[in-house]
Amino acid sequence: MSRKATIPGATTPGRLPGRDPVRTRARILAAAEWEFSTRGYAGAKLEAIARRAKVTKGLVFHYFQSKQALYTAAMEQIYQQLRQRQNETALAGLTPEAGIRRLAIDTFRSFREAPEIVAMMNEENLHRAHHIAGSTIIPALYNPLINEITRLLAEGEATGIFRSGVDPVAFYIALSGLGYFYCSNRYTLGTVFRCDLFEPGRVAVYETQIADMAVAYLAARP
Amino acid sequence: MSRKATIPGATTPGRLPGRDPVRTRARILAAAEWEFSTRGYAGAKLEAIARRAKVTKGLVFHYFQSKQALYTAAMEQIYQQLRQRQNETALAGLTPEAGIRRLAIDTFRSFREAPEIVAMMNEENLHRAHHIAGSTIIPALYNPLINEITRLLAEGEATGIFRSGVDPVAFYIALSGLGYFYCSNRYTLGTVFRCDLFEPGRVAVYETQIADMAVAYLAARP
Amino acid sequence: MSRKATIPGATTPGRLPGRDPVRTRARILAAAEWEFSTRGYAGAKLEAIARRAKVTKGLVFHYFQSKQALYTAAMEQIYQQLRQRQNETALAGLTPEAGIRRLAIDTFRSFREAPEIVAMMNEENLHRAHHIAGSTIIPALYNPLINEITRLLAEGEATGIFRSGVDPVAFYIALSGLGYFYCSNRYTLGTVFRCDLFEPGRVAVYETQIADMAVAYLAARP
Amino acid sequence: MSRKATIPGATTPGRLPGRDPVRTRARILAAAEWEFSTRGYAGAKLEAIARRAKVTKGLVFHYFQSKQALYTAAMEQIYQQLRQRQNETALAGLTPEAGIRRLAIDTFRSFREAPEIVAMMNEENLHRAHHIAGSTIIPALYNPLINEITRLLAEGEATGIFRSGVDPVAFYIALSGLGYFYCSNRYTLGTVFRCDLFEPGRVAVYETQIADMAVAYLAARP
DNA sequence: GATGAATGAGGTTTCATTCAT
DNA sequence: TATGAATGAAACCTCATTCAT
Repeated sequence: MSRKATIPGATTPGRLPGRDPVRTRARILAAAEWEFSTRGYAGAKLEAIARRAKVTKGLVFHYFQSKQALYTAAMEQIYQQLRQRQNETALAGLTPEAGIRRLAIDTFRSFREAPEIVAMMNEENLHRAHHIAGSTIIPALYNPLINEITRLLAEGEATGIFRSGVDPVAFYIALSGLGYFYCSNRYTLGTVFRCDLFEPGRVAVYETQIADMAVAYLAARP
Repeated sequence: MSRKATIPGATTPGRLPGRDPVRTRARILAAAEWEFSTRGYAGAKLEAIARRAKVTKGLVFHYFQSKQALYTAAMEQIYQQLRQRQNETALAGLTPEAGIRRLAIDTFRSFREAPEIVAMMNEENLHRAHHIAGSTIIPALYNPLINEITRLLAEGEATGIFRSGVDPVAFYIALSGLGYFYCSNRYTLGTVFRCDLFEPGRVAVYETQIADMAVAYLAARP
Repeated sequence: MSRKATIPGATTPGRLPGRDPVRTRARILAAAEWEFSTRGYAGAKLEAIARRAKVTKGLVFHYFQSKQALYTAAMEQIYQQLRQRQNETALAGLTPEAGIRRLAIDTFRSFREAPEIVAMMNEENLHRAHHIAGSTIIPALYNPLINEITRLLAEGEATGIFRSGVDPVAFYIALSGLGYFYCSNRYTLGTVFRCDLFEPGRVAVYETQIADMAVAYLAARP
Repeated sequence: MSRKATIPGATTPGRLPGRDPVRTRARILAAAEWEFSTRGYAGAKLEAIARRAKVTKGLVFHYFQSKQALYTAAMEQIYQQLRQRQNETALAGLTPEAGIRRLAIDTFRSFREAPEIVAMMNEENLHRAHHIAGSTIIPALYNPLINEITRLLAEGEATGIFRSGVDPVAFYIALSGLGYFYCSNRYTLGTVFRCDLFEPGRVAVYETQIADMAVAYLAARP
C-alpha cells in the first residue's frame, strides 16, 4: 500500500521542509524582506536569507534568479504593504480638517509600524530609485493617496475653511516628511537627544504637533 | 642616514605627488566619504576608496586601522560639515517669525546641498546609530541649533506672537523632517511623480510651503 | 484503472506533445549530441540539454541515468552516424587509384558535413578515449573501412601500379588526417589565414591536393 | 639589526611561498596551461590550478583577473611555445626536397612532444577561435613557417624538381594535418586499432610515410 | 511517463586584512 | 611613508542529482 494514511482535505500542517511551493516562496520572500530592510542590499547575505527561510541557498535561486531579482521582489511586496496600510485609512465622511488630521496621524503611524518600509525606501534612494524606475506597479500605488488629498483640499477650499493655491504634491511630501523623518532617523535623533523617540508619550506629543501644523497651514487667514 | 637635507616648508619638488601625509590622509578621507555615502557601509569597497584616493589599499590601512575606523572617521567629518553649514545661518537680529522662516529654509537648503550627509544619516539609522553612540562629538554638535530654537520660541512666546507649550525638540524634528524627506527621498518621489524635485521652481514652492507651515503652527491663536 | 482504452498504433491526438517515449528519448539524445559536441562534456549543461529537448531535467534522468551515461549514448550514436556516412561510399567497381581518390575525397567530405563528429572525437581524445574504451561497438565500426583500404592497396600492388609495403593502418591515419585537420582546425586556421576554409573554391583546391597526395605516394616508382 | 644574513646576489632560492612575483605568476601560468590543456576550459577548475601552483585561489585572481583572462594568457603562451619549437627547425642549406621532408618530420615531432598545444588548439576550435580572434600575436606567429614553405616550393619549382601551381597555404594545412591527426587522435585511434601509436617503431613508419607523401606529391611528373 | 521542488557540493569571484620589502 | 604580494573567509551562483507527487 503506497498510499499513506492522510486525513483527506487536510494539507498536512506543520511540515516545514515539505513540498509546498507557495509557502516556501513566501518564506523566502519574508526572510528577504527582513534581511534587506535591516541590512541594506549589500549588507544582506543570501546565506542569512536562506537560513532564516529554512531552505538551502540553491533553492533561493530556484525561485528568484538572482540577488537583484529577489531584492526587487521584496521591495515591491513591501511597497504594496505600505499602500495597503495607507488605504485602510477611512477618510470618507470626515470634514476636510478632520480628514487632514487623520491623514497626518495615520501616515505617521504607518511609518512607525513598518520600519522595513522606511529602510527600504532609504535603500532605494541610495541607489537613485534604480529598481522602482523599472516597476510599473509602484507609481500606481501612490495615486489613491494623492487623489484623497486633492479631494480634501478642494473640499476645504470650497467651504472656505482652507486657503487656496496649495500644491497637492508638495503638501503630500510635507505631510509624509513630518512622519517619515521621525521614524527614519529614530536612532540618530534618539542618541543625540538621549531619549527613546518611540516612547508613547513622546509619540502622542509629536502626533498632535504635526496634525496641528498641517491644519494651521491650510487654515484660511481672515 | 638616508634622509636628505630638505628645506623645511618647501614642498621638495620631484617627490611623488603623494608624499604629503596630511594631504594623503585627507584624500583618503574624502574618497571614503564619497564611497560610504553613495554606496553605504557594506556597499563601499576599500579597493574603490583606495583607487579614488589614488593610493594603495595598504596605505588606507596604514592611516586608518580598519574599514570600521575609516567609516567612523568619515562619518564624524560629515557630521561636522553639517553643523558647520547650519551654524553659518545668522539668526541674530531677526524677529522670531523671520528667524523660524530662515531656519526652515536654511535647514532645507543644507540637506539639499549636502546629499552625502543625508545618505550617511540613513546609513547610521540602518545600523541603529551604532557609530554615533560611541561618539561624544556628535551630540554636542546639535546643541547650538536646539538652543537657537529654544531662544526663538521663548522670544516669540514672550512677545505674544507664538503659541505657548511648544516642545523645542519635537519642533526641531518636524522642521528638519520637512526638509529632510524632500531630499532623502528625492529619487523615489521623483520617479513616482515623474518630475525632478530639485528643479528650482519646485524647490521654491516647497520652501515657501514649509516656512508657512512652521510659522502658521507657531502663530498664537486669538 | 486509470489507463484509458486507446487504439494501439493511433497517436492519440490531444495528448501532450511529449507523450511519445520513443520520440522523447530521441529528442533528448539529439539535444545531447548538439550540446556535447558544441560545448564539450564539462561545458554541456543538463539544463540546456533539457531545454533544447523541451523536457524537464528530471526526464533526462528518467531516460538516461546520469550525465555520463547520456554522454556515452550520444557519442555512440555519433560514431555510428560517421561510419554509416562512410559506408555509403561505393568503392566497388572502381580502379584502385580511383578508389583511393574517392576515399580521400569522401573522408574529407564526411568530416566537413558532420562537425559534431569531429568535435566529439576531440573531446574523446581529451579524456584519453575513456568512453570508447568501454564500448565494443566502436572498434567494430572501423573494420569495413580498413578492410576496404587493405583490399585497394593489395589490388593496386598486384596490378603493379602501387608500391608495396604500405602499412594500411598508417595509410588510413594519413588519409583521415588530411581531411580531419582541415575541418577540426577550421576556425583557428581561418583566423590565422584570414579566410573561410569552407568556401567552395578553397575546398575544391584542397580536395584535389589530398587526392593527389594519396595517389602520388602510392604510385609505383620505375 | 633587522637585516638578515643573506648571500648578496643570491635570490634566496628554494623559497616556494615567498614573495617573488615573477616566479609566482609563472607558476600560476604553468599550472593553468596544464589544467586547461588536459581538461579543457570548462573542465579546468581554478581550485586545481591554484593547488597545482601552490597558491591561493585569491592570488590567481590577483594576477589574472578572471578565468577567461587566465585561459587567454595560457593559450598565448602555448602558441608561442609551438612556434618557437617550429622555428628551431633549421631548413637553411637543405635542398628543397630535404627541406620538405624535414618540415614534415619536425612538424609531426612538435605535435608529438607538445600534446598540450594540440589539446589547446582543439579547445580553441570548439569555441570557434573566439580567443585567438582577439589576439594579434598569434597570426604573426604563423608567418615565418608559411614563408619558409613558400620559399622551398619556389626553389623546387625553379630547379624543376617540384610541380608548379601548389598553393602554399593548402600545402601547409596538409602537412600539418598529417602530423596533427596522428597526435590529436592518439587515444581513439589507439583504442580502435588496439595499439600504442606513440611506440617508437610505429612513429618511425609513419614519419617516413608522411615525408614520402609530401615529396611524392610535389615531385614533377615527366 | 512526467513534473518541478529540493538538495548539497562545489564553482568563480570578492574583499578585508596582513606582511615583507 | 608607501607598495603590492599574499591570505583566507565568505560572497554569489551553478549544477548534477534525488525525490515526492
